[in-house]
Amino acid sequence: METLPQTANSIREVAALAQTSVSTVSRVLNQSGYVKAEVRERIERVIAATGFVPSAVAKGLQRKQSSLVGVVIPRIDSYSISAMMAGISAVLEAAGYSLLLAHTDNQAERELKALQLFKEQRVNGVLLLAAELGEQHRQAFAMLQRPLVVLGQDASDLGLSCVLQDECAAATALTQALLERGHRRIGFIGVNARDVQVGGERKRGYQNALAAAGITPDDTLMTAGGFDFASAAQAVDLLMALPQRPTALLAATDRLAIGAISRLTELGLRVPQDVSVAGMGDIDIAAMMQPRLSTVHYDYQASGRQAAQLLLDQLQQKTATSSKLVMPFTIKMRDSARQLAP
Amino acid sequence: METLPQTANSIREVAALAQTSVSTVSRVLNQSGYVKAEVRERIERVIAATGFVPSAVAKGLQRKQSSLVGVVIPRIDSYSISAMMAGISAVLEAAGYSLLLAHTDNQAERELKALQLFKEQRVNGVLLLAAELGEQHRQAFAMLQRPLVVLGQDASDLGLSCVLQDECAAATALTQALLERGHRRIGFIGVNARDVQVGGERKRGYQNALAAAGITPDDTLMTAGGFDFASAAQAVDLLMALPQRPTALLAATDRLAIGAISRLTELGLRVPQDVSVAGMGDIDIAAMMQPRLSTVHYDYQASGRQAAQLLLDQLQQKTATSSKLVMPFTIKMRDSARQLAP
DNA sequence: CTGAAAGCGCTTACAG
DNA sequence: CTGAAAGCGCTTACAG
Repeated sequence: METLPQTANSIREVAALAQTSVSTVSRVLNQSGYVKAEVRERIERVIAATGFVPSAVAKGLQRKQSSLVGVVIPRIDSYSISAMMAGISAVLEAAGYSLLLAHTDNQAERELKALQLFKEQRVNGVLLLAAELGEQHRQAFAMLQRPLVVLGQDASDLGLSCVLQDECAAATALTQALLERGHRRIGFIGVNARDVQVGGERKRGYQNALAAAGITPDDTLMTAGGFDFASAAQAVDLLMALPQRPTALLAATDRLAIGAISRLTELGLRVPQDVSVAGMGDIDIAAMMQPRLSTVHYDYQASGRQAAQLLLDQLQQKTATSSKLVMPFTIKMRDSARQLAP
Repeated sequence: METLPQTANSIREVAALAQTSVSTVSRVLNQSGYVKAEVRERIERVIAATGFVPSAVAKGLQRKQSSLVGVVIPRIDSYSISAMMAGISAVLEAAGYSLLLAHTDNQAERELKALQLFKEQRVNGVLLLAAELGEQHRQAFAMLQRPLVVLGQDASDLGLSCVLQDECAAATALTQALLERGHRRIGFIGVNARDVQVGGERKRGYQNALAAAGITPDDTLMTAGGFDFASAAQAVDLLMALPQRPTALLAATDRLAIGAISRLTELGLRVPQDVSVAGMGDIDIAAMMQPRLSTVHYDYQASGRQAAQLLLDQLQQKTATSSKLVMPFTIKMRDSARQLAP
């Protein structure tokens, strides 16, 4: 006849209930070493009855293995970032890691604090989805002393593994597609270049395409602002007030393109009849909008998976060298950009 | 003359370097108790020189306080969920908690595993963004033994705190707005009712409005499917093939509404001239689309903040009773729904 | 096959 | 104001 215990909060209590030692309980919990079937059963019965769940905290302290990966994101409510997160979590959770999430709201200061927190929590590795990379980051990385993979920015010069999009080439290809459709005056709605990839590289790609086509660059045709709809509207107002209006607009992101189309519509201009518009990123509704948005497609989820895999490789010591992975892209010309009449 | 130590991995090493005891180092680290200024300075110098970061793992083991909150989400790449996450993380991080994230991809099985993992990690509380709540959940909640707040579903009958939208009233109000514009045959593009809030309540609200207007319900006018664009297209095909076509379509989500508009356009039908369309949720680009989408606005970020606050209250024992918070909504009639000619 | 013991890196009474 | 000691809940050689 057995008494039914309500709960057990430690391996020691389980051992007492099962009339054995903590070592043996630990063995059945970890399936390591041999345990007589009879004893094993007794222990398992106690665990089932008490609903005992071993402490990963104590285990981590001993093994110096937290099974935690820290992920730093500038903001969560962004299409590209949540898509990357989906890829990251799929790979990491499948590998037995849990995600510690830090949201920095684009403040470098909070980014550094997050890294500190991660170190306190003794995470095994860190994934940084970065919008900008500065000198402060270099210092923070040095003190981290853990495998780190950067997603979205080029960190190879810091000796770090990173995964990024082929921004410059993509922007070039997209601009060329516009040029092929007869557009010569193409406005560029960009973002601040402190974000090297989105702000810098996308603009560089646009400029390269123009240069290759023998078009002299016109600075009045290029704006730089934020990622919000208001910035897009402002850019449109600026570009459309130009004495020589652009016939096409290339926005650095799909959101900016959507904001631009909205503003153009308010101004009484039709897309694509009066102005062609293209974005970058191919957010899920880009193909569903009216007009369907021309853009460049990135596989953000795959990028997240790759970054997570790179981190796993480092965690499992499979690789010592840091690698830079540049993801491919696909141009999607849809209805928002049209062929200009000759 | 001092030697410069490279690194310190424990309070004990710091103590040795500063020629004092671990207790004293612990005191300066936690700013608890008095420490002679001279000794404090010595310790602080060692910490700065070694870049020592105390282990939250060891601290947590002792204090039985992990400063971790587990967040379970069905999927990350959804507008409403990432908006809620933004609110959650703002409140929780400000309160000194870190977020442990588990992504379940809508699989109940993974949801339960996540809860188990959270318990292993000894999280202080859990936030569950739920799409469905079943019998398995009830059991998992029982074994959790920690404060838990449910976001997005009604869990008050389980004795749990929850935050949800006023789905039924919102759907009623939106349907009424359509009725006021002269629409009598309104198609409903719904989702599976296992999701009580989005699948059940939104449909119930729609039906209530019709009943109040004295319109006999027509089952052929109501579809139920997934959240994806394909489901929306299918629903449109079905509804537009009806002998008596609806003049307006109410979709349970903005995404479905966008998918519906896309399909209607493919079929050569104009929105809103031929068919009016409304969605629910007011995703960020709803007001930017062409036509601007009529919908109901929820403050998802505020919902996340509220849920986090409710959890904090429980963590700080401020409240013992569980509460059910129903968030307000705003109807946004824009261009995608028009007044029917009399 | 099993148990006693040391130790992971902290905190916290308790003496002094 | 400071230090020795016990203990948080595990794991892991080491004996037996």
